[in-house]
Amino acid sequence: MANLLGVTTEPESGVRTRTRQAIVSAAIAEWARDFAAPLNAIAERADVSRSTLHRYFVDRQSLVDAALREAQEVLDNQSAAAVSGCGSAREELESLMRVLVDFGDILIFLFADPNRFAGNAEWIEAEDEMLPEIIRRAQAEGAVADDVEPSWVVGVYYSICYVAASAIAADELSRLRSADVAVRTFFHGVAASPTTRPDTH
Amino acid sequence: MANLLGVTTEPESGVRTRTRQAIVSAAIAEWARDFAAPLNAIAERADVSRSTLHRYFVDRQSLVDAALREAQEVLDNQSAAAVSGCGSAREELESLMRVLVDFGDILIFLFADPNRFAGNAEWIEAEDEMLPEIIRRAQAEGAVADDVEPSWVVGVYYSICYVAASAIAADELSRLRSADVAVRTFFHGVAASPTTRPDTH
DNA sequence: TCACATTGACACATCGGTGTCTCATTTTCA
DNA sequence: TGAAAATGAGACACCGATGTGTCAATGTGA
Repeated sequence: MANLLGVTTEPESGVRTRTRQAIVSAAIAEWARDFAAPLNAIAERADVSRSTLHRYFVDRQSLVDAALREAQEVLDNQSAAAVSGCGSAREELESLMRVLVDFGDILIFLFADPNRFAGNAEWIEAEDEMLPEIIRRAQAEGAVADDVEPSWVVGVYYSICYVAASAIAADELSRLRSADVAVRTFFHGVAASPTTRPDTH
Repeated sequence: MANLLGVTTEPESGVRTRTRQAIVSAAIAEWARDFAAPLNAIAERADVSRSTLHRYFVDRQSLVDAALREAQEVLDNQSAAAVSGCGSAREELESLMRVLVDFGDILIFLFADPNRFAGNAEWIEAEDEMLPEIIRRAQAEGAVADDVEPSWVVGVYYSICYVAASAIAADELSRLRSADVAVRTFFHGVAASPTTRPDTH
């Protein structure tokens, strides 16, 4: 792990990297269900002993930080990819929502409890920066009502993603159907359409 | 507390009743914020010692049960009152939503975590019975789209109430504004209205 | 094959929350 | 005012989760 100069390197593969990744993934999945889950449960899910877990993460907090960083990175990358190549803010909102619904575990882990990561240095408001910006553009485009507070729109946006992810996790709706109905509900609510809406382009 | 026959009575007022009520209310409020909050925090919020709390509730579970029962009872009563006297399912949904938003603490306590009370004997699906029934009628009326799964509508309904209650708790929106925008969003989403909607009766 | 890295299985101390108990003090009410 | 009820303060044992350490077994790569 350290060369002759004592500089630690970061190999992309290798035993340690794989083990570490397994633990972080297990933490996200387990804590998405129940943030109070003990390290025991995470070690079990990652198929390692609690000893090994403690070798990689000295204490619970450092694993929380790592999981938070990982979850944000995955979501950031996926979000950026989803948004790129869209022709309008309306399209960006839809594309982004489909990604968020698809990564439900991470979404739930990150946003289930608003003050779960309050005061955590790792916490980045990257998405909370990007989303309001898209929404403002969508309002300028006329795709989103401009007489509604952006903070409200953000809340509803995440909330609907959350419900959709939960519906998938509970096997109530398929992934595709869940994403479709989520997008529809976000823009048009649950009211019956007075006419066939042709604006789904 | 017990008459000559040894039959325990349930006084509407009295020291014990007041103390008990204070503890249960504190539990709902505290656990709405964080369900892992220790009994310590509840006792403090209720302005009693932990000794007293344990005199009223032998263990944590019995306090959880009492809080759950109380929360459901309040919400049931308020919901029934809200729904009565409505002319249509559409009105019932709106009236009920305004109540739920207004009792945000209780709503959050009850529905923040889907499996918080899983397996609890006290848990009643009273609301989960009433709401789908109203929604089915709303679909029959044409006020809610009938090509959307009722389970999805229920999820979105609670979710939007939850966001509205959170917005109030975070001082982002006023109680009135929050309820208004919640109702609007539930039925029509966040898209700009193509025409002025006259269907708010 | 051999040296080293990695791991699992324990043992152990620690810590915070829980539940029980006692006793002195305060409050309530007849 | 006086007895009973209610409370607060604290001591105590208990338990599960956490964090540290050791040691033997297994895996890995030169």
